[in-house]
Formats: sequence, C-alpha cells, structure tokens
Amino acid sequence: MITRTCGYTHYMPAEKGPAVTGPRRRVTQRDIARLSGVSQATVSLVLNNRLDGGVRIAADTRQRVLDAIRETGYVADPIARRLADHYNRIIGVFTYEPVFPSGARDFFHPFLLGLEEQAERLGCDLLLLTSAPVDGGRRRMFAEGSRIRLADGCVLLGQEVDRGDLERLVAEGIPFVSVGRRDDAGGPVPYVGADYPAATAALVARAAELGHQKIAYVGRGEGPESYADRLRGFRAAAAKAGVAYGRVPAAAGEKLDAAVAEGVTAVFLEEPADVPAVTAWAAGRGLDVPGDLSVVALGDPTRPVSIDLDVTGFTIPRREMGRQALDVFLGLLGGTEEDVQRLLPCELHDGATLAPAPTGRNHS
Amino acid sequence: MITRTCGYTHYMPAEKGPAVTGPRRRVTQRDIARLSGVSQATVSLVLNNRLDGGVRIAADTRQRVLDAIRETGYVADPIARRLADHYNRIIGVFTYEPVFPSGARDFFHPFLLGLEEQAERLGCDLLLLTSAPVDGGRRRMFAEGSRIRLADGCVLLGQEVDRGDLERLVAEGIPFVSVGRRDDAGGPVPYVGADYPAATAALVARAAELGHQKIAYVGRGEGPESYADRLRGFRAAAAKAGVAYGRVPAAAGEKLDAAVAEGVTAVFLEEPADVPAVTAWAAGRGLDVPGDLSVVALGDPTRPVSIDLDVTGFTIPRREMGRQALDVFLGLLGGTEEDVQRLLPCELHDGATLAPAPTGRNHS
DNA sequence: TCAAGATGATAATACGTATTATCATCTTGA
DNA sequence: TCAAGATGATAATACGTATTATCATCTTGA
Repeated sequence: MITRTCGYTHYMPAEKGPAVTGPRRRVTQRDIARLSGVSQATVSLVLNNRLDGGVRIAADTRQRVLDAIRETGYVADPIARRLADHYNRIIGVFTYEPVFPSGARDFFHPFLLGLEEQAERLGCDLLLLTSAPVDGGRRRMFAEGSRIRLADGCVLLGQEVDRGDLERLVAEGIPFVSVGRRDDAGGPVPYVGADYPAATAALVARAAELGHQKIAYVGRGEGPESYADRLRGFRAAAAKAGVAYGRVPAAAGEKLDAAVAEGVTAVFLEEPADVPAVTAWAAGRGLDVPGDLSVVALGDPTRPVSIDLDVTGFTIPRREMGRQALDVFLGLLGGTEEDVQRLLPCELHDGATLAPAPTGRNHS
Repeated sequence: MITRTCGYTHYMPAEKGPAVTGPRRRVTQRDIARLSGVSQATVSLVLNNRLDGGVRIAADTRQRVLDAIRETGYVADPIARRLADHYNRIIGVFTYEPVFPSGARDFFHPFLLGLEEQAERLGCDLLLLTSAPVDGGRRRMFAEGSRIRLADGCVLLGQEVDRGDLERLVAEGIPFVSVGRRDDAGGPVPYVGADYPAATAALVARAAELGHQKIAYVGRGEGPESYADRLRGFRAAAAKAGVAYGRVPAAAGEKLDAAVAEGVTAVFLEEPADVPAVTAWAAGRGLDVPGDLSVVALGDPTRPVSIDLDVTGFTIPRREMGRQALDVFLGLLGGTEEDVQRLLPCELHDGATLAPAPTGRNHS
C-alpha cells in the first residue's frame, strides 16, 4: 500500500511549514505585470527575451517591465520554471552498494567526485537515490515507490548491476549510463568503463618479459563484468606470450599453496584488497615477495585495507570515468547515439612487487 | 538580464527526448486515472491517503488505483509536487567548496556518508547542489537561477559559511541546518557541530599535566567558527591550568622559531594538515618530536596530506555529525524548535607526539 | 482610400500535483 | 415514506511559469 507516509514514516513535515522560519510570499510575474501594467505573458516574454516565435515587445514596455523587476528583486521560481520546461536538470545517481554497514563505499567516492565535477561544470544537480530500500546488502532499484523517475535519468554505480534492472531501464526508456562496462541487456547498454583487459594484458606481458613461465589469476573471473574482463585479458595475454597459466578461485592459503607447488611464480589479484592476505600467507610460508613470488594488483581495492607494500599493478581512472559518464548521459539526453560505450585506459603502476622470475627451481 | 539558458548553456536536452531510449512520456496521475477509471483527483487522494479533510475512498477503488500505480511504476513528479505542495522529500546538500580543482573535498566525504546513511534509513533522497556557480573558489548559493529551492530545504557543508547566505535563508524561510556550529545570523542558526573547545581544552590539560609550562596555538583562531572555537577552548584551558600560552599565526618556519626561542615546548595545530610542515621544520632545526617539542593536532586534516607520525590529537565525529544533521533537519520540517543546536564530542587520540616537557632548558 | 502587411500585446492553455467545495447516491431511523 | 446523515467521487481551482494562437491597431504603398 502506497500511502503518503509509506516508506517515509519518519519524514513528516509540519502542516504549516517550519516554525522557526517565517512565511513570506514570493514576488511573482503576476505582481510584476500588475506593477507595470501588462499581462503575465508579457512579463514572461520579456524575461525570456524570445525573438524566434515572431513575438515582439516594444522597447518602452520592455523597459517598464525590467524596471519593475529590478525594483522588486523578482527571481523566477525555479520549480515552476522546470514544470513548464519538462526537464528538471536533475541527474539521479543510483549506487547498488548501500552506505550502511558497508565499508565498500569508499571505493565509489572518486567516481562520485568525477560526476560532481562535471555536474558543476555543466550546471546540473545530482540526486543521490538513497531512498531505495536495501535488501540483502544491496539497494533495490524498482521496489515499490521507487523514486528513480524523479530525475531526468540516472547514472549507475556498483560492482555488479542487476540485469533485470537494466532491462527495465531500457524497456521503460529511462535514460541512463553505467559506470563500468556492462553486457547488453535487451539492447546495448551505455557505459563508461575501464579497459581491464588491456591493463591486465600489459602486466602479464611484463611478467613474461621478466621470465615468469607459470602465472596464476587469483579470483572469480566471472560474475561482475569487471572480473570477467580481467580474466579475459589475462588469458589472452598469457597465451600470446606462451606462458602457462591457471586460475586460483580465492586468496586462500591452501589454494595458493597448491599453485606455488605447481611452479607458479607470479600471482595476479583480481581483488587488490586481497594483497594483505596474500602477503601474510607468503610471509607465513617463508616466501619473499617479490624474490620468490611476484604479486600484481589488478586495480584498486574495493574494501578498505591498509597496504604497506608498493604493489605493482594498475589504477582505475575512477574520477575520469565519473566525468565522462556524465558527458555520455547528457549526450543521450541530447539524442546522441554515438560513442555511448567508452573504455578508458588504466594507468599502470610500476611498484616493487613484480620482479624477475626466481632462478632456483624449488623452495621447500 | 535573466534569460532562459542562463547558467545552463551546456545542458541542452533534445527537443524530442533521448534517441537511444524511446521517447518515453512520463506517467502521470492522469494516466493512472484513465487506467483505473477514476479522476485525477481521486488518484492524488489515494496517493496521499488523506483522511482529515473528510474525504473517503472506497476500498476497491483505492485498490484499483494502487494496482495501476504498481503496474506502471508511477512516481509523482517532484517538481510538480513541490509547486503544489511545497514538499518533495528531497533534501538539498550545499557544499561551499567546489569539487574542482579543490582537494579539500575529501575532508567532507565522511559528512556526506553520514547524511547518506541517515537518508537511507529515513527514506529520503539527497540533492547535491552542484549547479551553483563557482566564484573565487567558492560556490555561490543565491546566484541568478539558484536551484536551492528545488529541495525541501538544505544541509550546509563547508569550512566557512557566508553570513549573507545564512541571513537570506532565514529571511526567506528556507529550512536548513549547518554541519558545523555557526554564530547567529538574524536569528539562531540550526546546526550540528563538533565540540572543539572541550576537545582542545582536554588536550591542553593533558599537556599541563605532562609539565609543559609554555604552549602555543598555531593558526588563525578566527574566521571560521571552528577556528575561533578551538582557540577559545585553548585559552580557557591554558589559563585554568596556569600555563603560559601564545598564538603563532601560521605554521611558518620563522614564526615557529620565535615561539621555540621563547620557550614553547608544545604546539597545538589548528590545521592538522600542517603537521608535515611542522615536523619538517622541526627536523631541519634538529628538534626531536616529541622529545624536544610536542605536537598536537586539533582535528582532522582538511587537505590531503600524508602523515607518517602517530599524531596526538582528536578526531571530528564527521559521520555522526552528518547523521544528526539530517535528524535535525527533519525535526525542523516537523516543526521542532528544540535541540536544533547540537555539539558532539570529539574523540581524543593518544598518539605519540605529546610527551612530557623536556627537562633541559635550551636547545641551541 | 483601402487592402495587405507589420507591430504589439494578450487570452488561453499547458506542465503535474494537491485540495476544497460540491454534488450525487446510498443508508438509516422514526 | 422521508428527511438527515453517511458515503464516495469529482469539478474546479491553485501553484508560477512558458508558449502558441489570436486579436487589435498601426503603417504602408498604390
């Protein structure tokens, strides 16, 4: 049941408006019209200075209106203006990861900064869609009473995006853009993503140059597109370089033990937040990083961890992705169909944990 | 001259709506009314579930309307709602510091997280007012075409808040709350601030206990309320403990030299981002921290800096401030006039840079 | 002098929602 | 049977602006 208070049980504005602040009637175009002896329509026309529709206003009339405006300090009510305009210049930002209790939100901050920066530049406002209910640790986009349609459209943030949501967005014709590449969903999905395959491949190639003969990808390699993309780049580059490769499903001790036993000399971490776990494990096994084992981080950590090593890897251009996501979104609103799927290059970071492959065959 | 495109020159939606996404007309109450065979008025009444005005809706009619709403995913247009109602369940967030090129924004992230967390909990959305024009490195709240009134009111973030803005907010009756204590501005200003005086005083008292006889406050001590508050707490506590004290206007070498020459053995930094500058200066003078000189950070750095010391000081409860700011705001909307000015305690951090006063009198 | 065009302004309407006054119908009780 | 009250829904209107269709008046040229 959708009632006035449904979902907003705590949001109960007073009947009469805030008590602290006093009421004050706004000056409207009607007032200006009365003061200068013209109609409201004339006031609006003077304000908007439209010459295209064949409308003309005599110079002295215009001046009278402008004088009245100056005297009263009139400012058009943005609300009414938007209502008549159809677009409200508000861009929704939907983040799947809730703020509470997740610590994952720090990862998304740079994206938001990029969005804000571009919004600032282009003169629009961002609506953080925090009212979406949280279910199983993720926000639901189309729950009852969804406010996704408040804005002109929305930007999607999140490690993983619900396919049903995407399909519904496409079906309903709600303009949107995803931050992060997404597979098609009943049509191409506009996105601004990071080029994980290229960045991962570059690091694999570097490892090959350094003599590594057997390397491992640590992580799921499926699920979110960003995982699949990394693994794809990893496999292609390893095959191309003629390096033996495998996948370790998680950064767990026994899995890593097995990999090392098979002769792996470099691990590529899908999730850089696993670096501490891996280095701790290596220390426990008496393995030197990078002397015995090279460690490469494929991106930035999505959970807050403290890493004291200068890890080799790459950086996701999060801020720039945010910026361009807004560009793509406004392009969509403007009717553009080109260049609505973008992959941005990641920046490689040399770091100190990718070293030449160890020369000795075995460590006990 | 106020023209239609003023301030939004880059935001130019196509005449016909987005091309990729079919031209999707917004679902309105008229549509719902047609679908369920009632009038628009009835739809509105069902949505708002008003029982007070003596209006009644039959259960089955109500259900038909609710069904249609669910099927279509209808959401009330916030703009129209606000025009008619004056409320749209959107809370504005105005930050004085722009995103670009400032690095200062990281400081505000925890506040925003707190706001988001509480918005999530209470079921409302946050509008980041990024459309405000930037002038002299600060956003202007009431520039021409200001969109501050799009929301039900706003939360103010920023190191320093423009007094004229505050007065206008009060005068125009726009509900708002400041994150950070503010002096009165034509009336009491609702705020949720940090108790800088108490936290600063506690650290001063601790220094006194450790034998420091002469201490210095480093910073402006005026301007933003947060500076003035720190200095006030500093002076009061120093006087109470019978410790000699002075103020060094900036963390500049010669100023610090003079202070040390006068026998100062502990410095309290208004701006913790100055810690690296002070420690670098101390190292250059051969002063050991904290052996020769204790260093106390009064809060969290407002600029991104890397600090490798475990600095003694206190932490601003930023997230909790954000949370409570939203509570206060909603209280105001609800007509509360009590408890709209709150000071939250800061958490002291022991750290390792406040040590007993040096016993020797001089270092050359 | 008069028709055609130019000039200047307005009435009417739309945008989407909320609310009040009103109306039509049904129920109830004596 | 009928008046009074209860029930259920709507028409009308407001919020403040933008825009189009229309109208009245003036100017111009032959």
